[in-house]
Amino acid sequence: MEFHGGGSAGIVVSGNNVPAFLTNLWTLVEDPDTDPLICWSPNGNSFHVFDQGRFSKEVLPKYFKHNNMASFVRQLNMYGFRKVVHIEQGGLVKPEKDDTEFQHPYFIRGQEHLLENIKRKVTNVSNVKHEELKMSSDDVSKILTNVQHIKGKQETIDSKIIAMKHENEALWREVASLRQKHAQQQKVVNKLIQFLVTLVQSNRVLGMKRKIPLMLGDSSSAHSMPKYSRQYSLERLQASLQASPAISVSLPLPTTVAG
Amino acid sequence: MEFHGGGSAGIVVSGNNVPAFLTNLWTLVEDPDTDPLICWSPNGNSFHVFDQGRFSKEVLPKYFKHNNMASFVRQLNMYGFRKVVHIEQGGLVKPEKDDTEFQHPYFIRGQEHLLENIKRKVTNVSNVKHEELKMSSDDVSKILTNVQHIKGKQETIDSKIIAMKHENEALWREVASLRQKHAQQQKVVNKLIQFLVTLVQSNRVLGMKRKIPLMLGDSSSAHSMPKYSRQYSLERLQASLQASPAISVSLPLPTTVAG
DNA sequence: GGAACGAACGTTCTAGAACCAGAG
DNA sequence: CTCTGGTTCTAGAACGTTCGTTCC
Repeated sequence: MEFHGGGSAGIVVSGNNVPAFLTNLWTLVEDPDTDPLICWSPNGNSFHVFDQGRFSKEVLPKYFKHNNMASFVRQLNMYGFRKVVHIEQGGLVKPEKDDTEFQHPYFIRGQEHLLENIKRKVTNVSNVKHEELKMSSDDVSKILTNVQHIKGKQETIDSKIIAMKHENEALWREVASLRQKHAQQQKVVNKLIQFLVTLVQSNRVLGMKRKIPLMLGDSSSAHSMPKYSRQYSLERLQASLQASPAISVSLPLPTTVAG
Repeated sequence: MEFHGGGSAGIVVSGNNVPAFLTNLWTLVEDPDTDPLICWSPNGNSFHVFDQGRFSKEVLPKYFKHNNMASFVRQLNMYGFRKVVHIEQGGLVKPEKDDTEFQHPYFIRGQEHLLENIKRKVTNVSNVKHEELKMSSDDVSKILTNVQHIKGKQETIDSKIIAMKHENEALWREVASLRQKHAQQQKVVNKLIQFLVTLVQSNRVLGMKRKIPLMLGDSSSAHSMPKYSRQYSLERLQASLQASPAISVSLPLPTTVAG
């Protein structure tokens, strides 16, 4: 901590991030030899440049690699300096006075350590920013087109969903109807069987001992129901019919779809 | 057609769209009195400015409302003039030569009528362009967010569609199964009736004249099938069973949904 | 005639962009 | 080589000025 930046002369060590332009500018403004062309303003908050022609030709080359006032001003702006605009006082000020004043909040006479706070404006990696902006303005329409396309797909899908929903509802109704019919059929079958049993019992009571064949295998349905194509006893038939499983297929609950 | 723009002096009438800057510049370059500070290049395709300090202080105020070289250059650029860059020939050219050269394809010595083709670059009505660009870059994120949102909805809808598709397939399978069971049941019923008919005919053949009651109305199913709770003749039963309608509910075709 | 308005041009200050140069 | 700062030319942006048009 030997160099704590207190002095205005000597080497600045700690955080020597100050670019050459700022140190050169500071030296330039401080130098008494150049005061006729560039010097601090009386209050030390800004500096003046007199006679840009002489300044650019005589002073700038000593501190920079050019002799153009425009380049000097460009650098000042790059570092955040602003030109101090003077109000024209009519004819009170002689119009030939070539006086330009620049100012920066951290460029103060006697406060050289503040130079560290002056930052060069970052060039937005021209390619990136420009291309991004160009892409933005150029591709906004593309994005919107894509969004429109997606919306169209959404609508198509919506109609498909509605169709499927209706189909689903019809299917559920069909399933319910079929189940009901199946139950009714089953009851009819049961009653038929019960009637048959009663009939057979009545025949037995009447002394009929003759065995009655079950002629379930006629020619019209032999090919479609081969397992019933043989002759069965009445008891076997009854057992076979009642053993038919109840309709209970596992089904998901009806899906709810927003219309 | 008295004034056909051929002369280099006098009033230009037809299409006097040439801004003051261009006519002033032309006069300035043509004027022999200012040749030491501004003049045509030897081939007449460009002009030179020597000693910017003297030029800006002595010449510019005579033709414009300022004495700043920067403003003059800005106007040149606004009208499409380009600076002609000179290749530095090492020490062969004296470095102190203050020589600036500008060129425009329609600023040619002796071709004053071409000035009409020099157009000032339009200022993009700063507000509009800037706001549009800002809107673009600001709203791109919004659009992208919306797109993401839509994508999320798409995925949700996709899963719903898949669920509905599976449900639909299960329903179709169920319907097919139920129809098959119904058909089988119907065949069974038909065969039972056929058997009954055969049985009754056998009984008749055997001389049994006693009328056999149809006891289809037992206590266990009387409440669920009231229309069968009375006694029917065998013929009536058969007709009733065969009159049960075939399962033919109008259903849409299975919906095809992309997975 | 003249007041109000708008469009194009003019002036000024600042920033963009391309290119260069030197340090790490 | 890459990265940061420097130099140069051009453009952006804000504001002023001029001039023609319109409406009273």
